[in-house]
Amino acid sequence: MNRNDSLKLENQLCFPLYVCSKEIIKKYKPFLDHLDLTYTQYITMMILWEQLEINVKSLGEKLYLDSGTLTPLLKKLENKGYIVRKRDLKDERNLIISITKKGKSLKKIAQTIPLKMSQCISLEKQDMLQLHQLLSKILDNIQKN
Amino acid sequence: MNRNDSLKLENQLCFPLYVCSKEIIKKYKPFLDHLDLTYTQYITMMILWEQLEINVKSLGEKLYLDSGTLTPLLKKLENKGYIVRKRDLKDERNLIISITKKGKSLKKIAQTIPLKMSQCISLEKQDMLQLHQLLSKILDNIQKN
DNA sequence: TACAATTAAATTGTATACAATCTAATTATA
DNA sequence: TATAATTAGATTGTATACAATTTAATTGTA
Repeated sequence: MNRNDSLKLENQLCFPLYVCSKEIIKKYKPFLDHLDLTYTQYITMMILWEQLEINVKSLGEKLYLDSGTLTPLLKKLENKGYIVRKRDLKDERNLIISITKKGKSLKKIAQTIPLKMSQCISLEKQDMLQLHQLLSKILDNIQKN
Repeated sequence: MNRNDSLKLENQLCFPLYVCSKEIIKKYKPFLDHLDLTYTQYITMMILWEQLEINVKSLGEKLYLDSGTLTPLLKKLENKGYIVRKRDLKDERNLIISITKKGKSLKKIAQTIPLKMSQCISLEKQDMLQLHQLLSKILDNIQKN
């Protein structure tokens, strides 16, 4: 690459990542609207569909989000009746998030979403695998450097 | 993939994209702080370092952002003295953004950023190329489907 | 040429994100 | 054991994002 091209948008790595991420999240919207979930709320529910209960710290580690983002988001999910927030009696610093029956009931509809999204993205299986590998390589590297 | 695993976070494509994008943008911060720019302001300036002048609509098409995001962002860049906003006299609906001398002067420092970032991401040239290809393939596909 | 349709930005409202700080609970240690 | 240090969430402040609506300018057309 010509030295003078280093600042051109098309030569950046982050920009296409940023755009793809945003544009894919927009495509989720019509599906998630049926569940009354935003994308961030959806990935939160994905954790809870797996393990039913988790504290805010562990949730934040899994989602790469901090309490500044999660606190208001979890309050919204509680208002919708999808989760319950309660303090850990063993250590009152911890807030335990647990999924409700109503929250669990969303899972069945949610299970139809990944297929629809993968049709929308329509990448070959081989490309999918490659992309996953590249992204986890990047995530490893930036956490080291 | 087992049908029951379709909702597991690690099996999603969007989630690692979303996380990588966010985590890389965080890594930009210490470099961009020297320029008093956020990441979104930085990619806006990248356009202007190339072409000096552009209206909001074209800018939005290049950045995949709408006026709801750009209007306040551009006002901030104007307050910093990096750009000027003025109406197009030929068609008053258009707002023309032009870079100032102060805005241009940032480019020299900015040119040191891509190298530092690529060291931080530290991906082989071959992997970089592959990732670029995969991401533009995805972007093409989601804009069709 | 009036007026309907279109277009470009701006505005409004909602929902993230995240840095920095604060608060309360727990743990470590002098 | 009193207190310093640490930890987990909550809060505050700033900056995106984006859907939906509004406003003002321009264009198309009956």
